[in-house]
Amino acid sequence: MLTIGDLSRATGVKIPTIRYYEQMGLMAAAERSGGNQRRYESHDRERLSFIKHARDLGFTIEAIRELLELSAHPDRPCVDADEIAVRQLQSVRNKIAKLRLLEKELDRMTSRNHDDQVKHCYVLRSLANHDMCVSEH
Amino acid sequence: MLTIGDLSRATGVKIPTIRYYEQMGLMAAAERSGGNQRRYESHDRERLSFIKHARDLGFTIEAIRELLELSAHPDRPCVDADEIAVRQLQSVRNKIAKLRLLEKELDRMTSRNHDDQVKHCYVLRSLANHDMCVSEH
DNA sequence: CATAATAGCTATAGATACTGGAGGAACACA
DNA sequence: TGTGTTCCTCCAGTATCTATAGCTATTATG
Ligand SMILES: [Zn+2]
Ligand SMILES: [Zn+2]
Ligand SMILES: [Zn+2]
Ligand SMILES: [Zn+2]
Repeated sequence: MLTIGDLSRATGVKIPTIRYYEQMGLMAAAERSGGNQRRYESHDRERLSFIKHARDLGFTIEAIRELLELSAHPDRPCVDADEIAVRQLQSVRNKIAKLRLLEKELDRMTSRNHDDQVKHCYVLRSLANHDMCVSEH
Repeated sequence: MLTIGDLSRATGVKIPTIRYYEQMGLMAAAERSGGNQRRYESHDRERLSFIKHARDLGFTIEAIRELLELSAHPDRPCVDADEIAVRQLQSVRNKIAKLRLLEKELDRMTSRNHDDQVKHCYVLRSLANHDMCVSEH
């Protein structure tokens, strides 16, 4: 039997976050002690570790809900789970592509000499004028 | 004189967002028509374009507030503005680095044959077990 | 001028995924 | 029994919008 604090230390998920996951239905409502405190078992720890790992990889709560639901049916085909992961990979690649464009512009803006006054500042002039940018973003 | 709709079309910023920026103090409270509708001038359009451009580049509202404040003093040195931009560049590079790690793991997870059942699914097994990952994240 | 269509107003709530605090109760240990 | 740590619920706040409801103003047409 684990307290919520034990579970938190075991998984690295903060206590309010565990309660939040319960509220969101990702974790089942825990059993309670006589004094109304949550008590967990090892399968709860495994489930929460799964959730944390997926969150660390950027899956949304909704995606995780689906992945957990799928995990409950070991004999079904896993195409749905694979598709969710592929979508997540695409979303990550999209974000990287967008951030690369931003990096390029910010690098350009900041790579000039800046021993200057506000009225001549290349950073501020670039922000005021998107035409100075080399890409869409 | 521009209505809020004109300003929205001219800058690509949605109407509720313009009102939100006013509430946040990024845009000055607009003058009003007899019937209490907001009326803008071209300097408002320039200011809002600046805000939009900076938001598109990922600057926070707080950073933009500082940049706008700096812009109001043309004769001061611009080191503060440059520093804000450099910090933003670093933040973007940080995000890219983290996303690359996620991309690597997600690519590994999804690059197997998946003609399979849930109980053998490499995606689900990987999510259940961080030891299968090749990096921290 | 009357009416209709379009556009604007405020106030409030929702999305996303948590995080923190107040005020009080329970638990573990000596 | 006392003490210190942990836990409880409820509520508010973070960041940046976005959307709805219910109402009013402006503009265009006949
Ligand atoms: Zn500068
Ligand atoms: Zn630009
Ligand atoms: Zn699979
Ligand atoms: Zn991992």
